[in-house]
Amino acid sequence: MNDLYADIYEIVKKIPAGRVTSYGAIASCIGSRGSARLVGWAMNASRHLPFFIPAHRVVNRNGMLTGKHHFATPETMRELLENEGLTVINDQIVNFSEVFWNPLKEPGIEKKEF
DNA sequence: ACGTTGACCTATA
DNA sequence: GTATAGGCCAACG
Repeated sequence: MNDLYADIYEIVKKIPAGRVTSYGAIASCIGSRGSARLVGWAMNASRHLPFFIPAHRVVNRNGMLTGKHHFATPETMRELLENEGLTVINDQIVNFSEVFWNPLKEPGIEKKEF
């Protein structure tokens, strides 16, 4: 595992329950602004990791569950999000702006660049 | 090694 | 406001 993936996992693991973030925010945290796709690949690889990664709390900028199809079952992501108090309708998070968790705004996050 | 794809984002029209 | 184009890095065939 590279440090890049480690940073991604560190940030994702720090996401509080009932909150969601976007790939771009994480990508910005690690310094690669346009490398949001790397976060997606990291999430896909997170399944193979021994520890649990709340990848269901990571959605795209639109708040749409684009990666639900990559979970064990497409319903897994929605179930997990609803279990944390979030509302998901038609693969879309309701009140996304309110439940959005910005890692750049949170202290204790290793910010590479701005 | 080259071309394509992918859980995306930003910019311009 | 939506639609289209370009870019980014890594993995797969």
